[in-house]
Amino acid sequence: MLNQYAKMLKENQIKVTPQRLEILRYLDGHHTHPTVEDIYTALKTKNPSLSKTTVYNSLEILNKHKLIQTLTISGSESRYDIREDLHHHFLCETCGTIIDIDIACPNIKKIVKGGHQVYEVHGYFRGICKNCITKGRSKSGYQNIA
Amino acid sequence: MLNQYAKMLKENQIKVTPQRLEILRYLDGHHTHPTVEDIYTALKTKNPSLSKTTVYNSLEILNKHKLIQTLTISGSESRYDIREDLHHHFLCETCGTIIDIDIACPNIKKIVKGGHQVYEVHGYFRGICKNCITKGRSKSGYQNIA
DNA sequence: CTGGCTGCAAATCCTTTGCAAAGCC
DNA sequence: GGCTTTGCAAAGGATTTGCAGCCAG
Repeated sequence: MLNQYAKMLKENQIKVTPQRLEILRYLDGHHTHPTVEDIYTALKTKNPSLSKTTVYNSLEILNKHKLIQTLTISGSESRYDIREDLHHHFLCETCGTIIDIDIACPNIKKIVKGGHQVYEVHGYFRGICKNCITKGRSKSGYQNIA
Repeated sequence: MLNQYAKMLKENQIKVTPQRLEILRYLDGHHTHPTVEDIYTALKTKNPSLSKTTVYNSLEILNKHKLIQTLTISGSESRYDIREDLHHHFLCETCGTIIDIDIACPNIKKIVKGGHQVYEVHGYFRGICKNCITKGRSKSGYQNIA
């Protein structure tokens, strides 16, 4: 019997390889929007011969088939997220954490004017997360100077 | 009398320099989501001694003061947008153009659950723009294989 | 004078590419 | 066998850093 990850791959006509399975498993187990480095380092332990190129390749093909989502929210590194159900992202400007936001955006696609065909809607929010508010941390950067 | 760009800078306690003024003026005159390269090349003509470092520095400080918005929508280069009124962005997957989308998102901030404090809402849409639909161009990538 | 700004060059960091070896149908 | 994937090394490209000179207050 196929495990769920192999099934995901087969359904998308992506060849099943141990590396791809491990990456999917990792993303499914770590909803922390990891970077390539995070994934690479973590899986390198189990499989020392793993190459970063393979991580890039795998993420690219998974992304193209929309099994995962690529985030370029903050900083220079891309971050990745398995696509269970579509959701949005909140970046805390204080602690840098990216938090999943579940909001139904009914009919938002129809609201986009101009006759464009919308395939994907991604809401991107910035602010201060609950945790940092509680701890009384303030926002970094220049925003408070004014 | 101060020109509008000098005024914007002063109001944010950013020192007024010719380079910063030119960058603001450029962004205000070119709502095409230019890259650093675009800005640098354009302004280099007028001011041959301009350095790309200065463009980076200026954009960073303008961004921190929220006078401009940094977009990381597509590809590896950042793109920049002056903040007149807040709007959203649509990336055409066929021609790569980034199109401004004006949508009022009433109460969206309140919809974000979990007690986070939301400062910014940025909608990010992907699809095929009207122009490409008309011309019958199709989307690139693997998305159509499945 | 003093601190910040500029601009050149070098360094750094993320990502992509080239290619040979290995694996699978 | 032929085609895809892997993984190493090198290349590429965007951004950052170090630092000397410059400018404004």
